[in-house]
Amino acid sequence: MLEPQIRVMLIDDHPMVQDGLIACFSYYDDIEVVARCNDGSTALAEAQKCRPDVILMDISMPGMNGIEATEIITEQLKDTKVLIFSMHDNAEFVTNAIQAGASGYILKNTSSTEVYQAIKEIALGKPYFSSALAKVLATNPVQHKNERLTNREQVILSHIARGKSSKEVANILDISARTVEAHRRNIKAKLHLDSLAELVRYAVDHGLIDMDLE
Amino acid sequence: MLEPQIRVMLIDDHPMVQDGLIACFSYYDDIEVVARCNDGSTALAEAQKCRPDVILMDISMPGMNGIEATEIITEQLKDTKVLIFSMHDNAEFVTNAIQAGASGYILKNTSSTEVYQAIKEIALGKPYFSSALAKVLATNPVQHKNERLTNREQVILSHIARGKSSKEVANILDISARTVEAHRRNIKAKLHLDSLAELVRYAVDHGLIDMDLE
DNA sequence: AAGATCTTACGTAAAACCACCTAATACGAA
DNA sequence: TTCGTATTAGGTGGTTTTACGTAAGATCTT
Repeated sequence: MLEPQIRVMLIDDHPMVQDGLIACFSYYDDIEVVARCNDGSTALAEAQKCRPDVILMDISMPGMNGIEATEIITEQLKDTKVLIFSMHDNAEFVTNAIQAGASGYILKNTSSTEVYQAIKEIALGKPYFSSALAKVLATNPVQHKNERLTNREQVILSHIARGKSSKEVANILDISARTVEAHRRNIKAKLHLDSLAELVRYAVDHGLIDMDLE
Repeated sequence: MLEPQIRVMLIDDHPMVQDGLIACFSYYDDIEVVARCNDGSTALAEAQKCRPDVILMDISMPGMNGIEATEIITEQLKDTKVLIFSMHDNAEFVTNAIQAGASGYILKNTSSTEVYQAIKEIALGKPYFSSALAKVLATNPVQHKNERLTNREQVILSHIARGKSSKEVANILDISARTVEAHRRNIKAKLHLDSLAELVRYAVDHGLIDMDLE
């Protein structure tokens, strides 16, 4: 039969995952893998060349991550849809992906058939999200705009997550320790986190730490 | 040709990775995949039944992790070799894997052909380690024995990194809060870390917090 | 059997953090 | 201009962590 093929591009830093996807797609006539990439930055150039219909995009990759790459690609290539293919089921990751312009989000521990289904839906211009995400998004409601951290709060949090005490942060930033404590409180309130440990994990998960060397 | 087949078992919680491995192995006559598992605990029973020659084992999985599973399997099945297949290139992970009885350690971002090579070597009773690991192991010297955490310390640390206070951990484990504090001090001394934040980051980096559900 | 390590636990006092509260200044948006 | 938010800062008081100690029983190693 002569179905129009969906031209798919894979961006994932694990060759084995790519191989798995390709093996999965080989069963279907209507999907053609036109490009493979291992990181976000080379993916940009490659996507410009290939103009795929759908990009299967990993998030955590060396160099430019999948969210950033999605942001740029969806801006530049209006006809290319991005389907995030990640192992992270954070509500933040999903909302970030949506804001970056992704058309869908599936988890890596879903079955091959669901990946195929998702690509078909995405290619038709519909959104697609793993059913497993529904629960996460339901219990962990989408973060409101006013719940995002300000620049100052991010700076404070990055120091805290690096192990600095409130007093130390105060010295570094040349402000009062009480101010740092106030920021700390606001950050925890905004993020609905109780403990320092959760703050640190938030900082790690959201890239507030691995900035430079350290 | 009639080469003796290597009976391989896959343990990985990402179906797509498994599919990729199977697709990869389909090119080779001398490898047969006899079992697939998604987590450590069911893998134990399955390995008992199948008695595979080589087990390709992921580390981070829901429930029992790959290191623990390796420890038990290599103890029970003397003829079964375990090849760790992980995305973590920490020196600690590698040394832990070796101590748990693993015969090799390859990274998930290595090529299909290298996975095949590794399995062949392992099946012959030789060790195999990703060349990419050599650099890590060289620059990041192996941690001394007295600097590694005991089981109990790992449990304590995982709770702490999840945001529990010493008192809460004490209640959970049904021990005195003073004991938890003592462990906490010992952990920090062993790892040369000063702050709670650094403890949390250590826990995150070393997979003591199973990201999965929570 | 002897020694090392692990796990358990307590005392005390300083330091840090937390949870309430209030509030001034600045700056951009409605 | 008024309103909201960001950033700054202080008071008070309670909880938690930390840094010193010490030490007994269990378990593993040699």
